[in-house]
Amino acid sequence: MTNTDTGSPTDFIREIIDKDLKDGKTTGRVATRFPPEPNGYIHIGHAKSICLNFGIAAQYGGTCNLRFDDTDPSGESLEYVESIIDNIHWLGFDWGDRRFFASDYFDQLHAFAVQLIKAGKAYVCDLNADEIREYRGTFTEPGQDSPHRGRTVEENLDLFERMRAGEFPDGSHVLRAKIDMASPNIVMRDPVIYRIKREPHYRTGNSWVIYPMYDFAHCLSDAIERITHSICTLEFENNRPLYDWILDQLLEGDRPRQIEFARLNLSYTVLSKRVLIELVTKGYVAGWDDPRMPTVAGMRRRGFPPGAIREFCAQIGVAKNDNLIDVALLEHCVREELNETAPRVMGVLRPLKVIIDNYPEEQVEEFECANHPQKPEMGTRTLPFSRELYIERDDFQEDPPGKYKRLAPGREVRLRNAYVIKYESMVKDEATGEVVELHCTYDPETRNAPPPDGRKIKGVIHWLSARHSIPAEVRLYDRLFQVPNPAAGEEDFTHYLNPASLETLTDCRVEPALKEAAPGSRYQFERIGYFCIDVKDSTLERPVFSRVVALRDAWGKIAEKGGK
RNA sequence: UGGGGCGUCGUCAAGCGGUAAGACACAGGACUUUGGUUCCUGCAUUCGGAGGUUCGAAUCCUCCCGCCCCAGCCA
Repeated sequence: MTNTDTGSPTDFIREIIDKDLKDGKTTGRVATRFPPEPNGYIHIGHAKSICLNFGIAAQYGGTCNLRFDDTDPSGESLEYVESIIDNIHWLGFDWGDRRFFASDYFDQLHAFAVQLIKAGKAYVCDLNADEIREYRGTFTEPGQDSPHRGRTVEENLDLFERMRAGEFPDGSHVLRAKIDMASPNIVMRDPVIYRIKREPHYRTGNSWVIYPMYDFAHCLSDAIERITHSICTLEFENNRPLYDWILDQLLEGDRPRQIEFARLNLSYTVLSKRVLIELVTKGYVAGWDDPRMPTVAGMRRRGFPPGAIREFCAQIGVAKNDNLIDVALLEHCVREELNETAPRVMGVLRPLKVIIDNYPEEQVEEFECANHPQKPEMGTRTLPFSRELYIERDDFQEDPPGKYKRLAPGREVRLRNAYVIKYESMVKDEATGEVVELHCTYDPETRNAPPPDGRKIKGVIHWLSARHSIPAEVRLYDRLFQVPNPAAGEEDFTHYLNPASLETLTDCRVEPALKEAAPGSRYQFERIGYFCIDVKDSTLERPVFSRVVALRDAWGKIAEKGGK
């Protein structure tokens, strides 16, 4: 079902919002936020959340803030902040001037903590981390009250102030919410809300030695920004009672409501931040924007159009079921957009020289080729044709299997946009037995026309004039992991790394016009796939292409079945 | 194990008491100067299981089974 006003899908989250609006719960506003922690690059899983949060805001004429949840200085940095901003913009979303940092709220958050202490709802605890764990109990046994739970408000105020002033070493004291050590929900067993951490913060430097915990900072940041609907992933469901509890103690009136949805899982893809960081820092990939990475930066460099990612996020829907989306759907969305927008060009990955014996030595003809077979408005270009050509190596088979339509001994094939040629002979390398050159003849009457005698030519292959084509490098990117959604936690993820995730071809040839093409441009190499000119490594002399995604290939399936 | 969630086609996902949408994938076929695109066709007599309520149940009730999350001074 779709909402015809906006074209946006409806889902259980929108049902909740509709009901809130109807009940007058949010003063008629809808305000969401996307709250990344700047400790890594965002990936396709974040894209789902981004599309959801910004999409809902847009659909309801509301707002979506970008807020950096930077309450733990370790691992956070400005580089990550900048990359996140850049990548969300690239995805096509904008937050106007509503870019916030939880670290900008440190003063307010501190004041809220003091308020909580004054209300007798928080206390300073001297237990160390191990002791706190022991006192917390287990799933089946209730926890024990901390010996410091009964401190007076004055005592707590004093101690908390001294925590802030840096009188105590890291780990020696924490501020805890006084809730219920016997709660069946472990999150509610007097959760830590402030800890001492002497680590410079990338924004606040050394001005703080105490930092609020997520549970304390997040709900209050939402409230400060007057968020109406705080959408997060399922693992925070247990934290919702705490989210509400904190706001209940400190605020009156309208409050943000937390709604949880299932995070994205993608087959053959690891979205664990821990693993992604490791891939980068240990050099398994070239960086966060390595085209094999599931990061937005990686997909961008690979050549995925932002619209395809948005479309993917729309297609997968939003629900609470654990899911494992087939990457084929992502690839489908990429192909769908690129099929519409990518100009067709000739590109030969593994060149095989073909000599047209009956074509005059010095002659050059120009063929006008459509840039898109179904879209004349995309125009045409001219392509030079001469006696010596390159074709794709596997467009010729010495001993072709059944159903093979392309060139083989005794056969004819059409050169796309040009002539029909006929096999005459082959030249082999004496040492290796490899075919190194083909001799063919062309039929002059077939220039952009069917053979006058009515014979049917089934095979159509692409080609390049040897002397006019330019060299190029092509990188065939494949899946980084070879097992569907490997459990990234326990085992070493390197067990799942696909050694063939990158194949670099250095002897490729492409059309001369591609020399002037802009980095980032995407093309379809006919019969092969979609390719993008690499933004980083291309030079004027030698463009580098990354394969965005292969074309659907029926021949692959036929061949697999034995071809008959 | 206590608590919190979730179970509808291979994968997602609609459905909200009136007789199982759609997408991807897959399988056929048509067309094709890309084995691409496009176009047709097929693909859950059944909704984790068993009972019950009802004229009627994926939708309501009961019990059972399975999967995920929580015992960081991470988010």
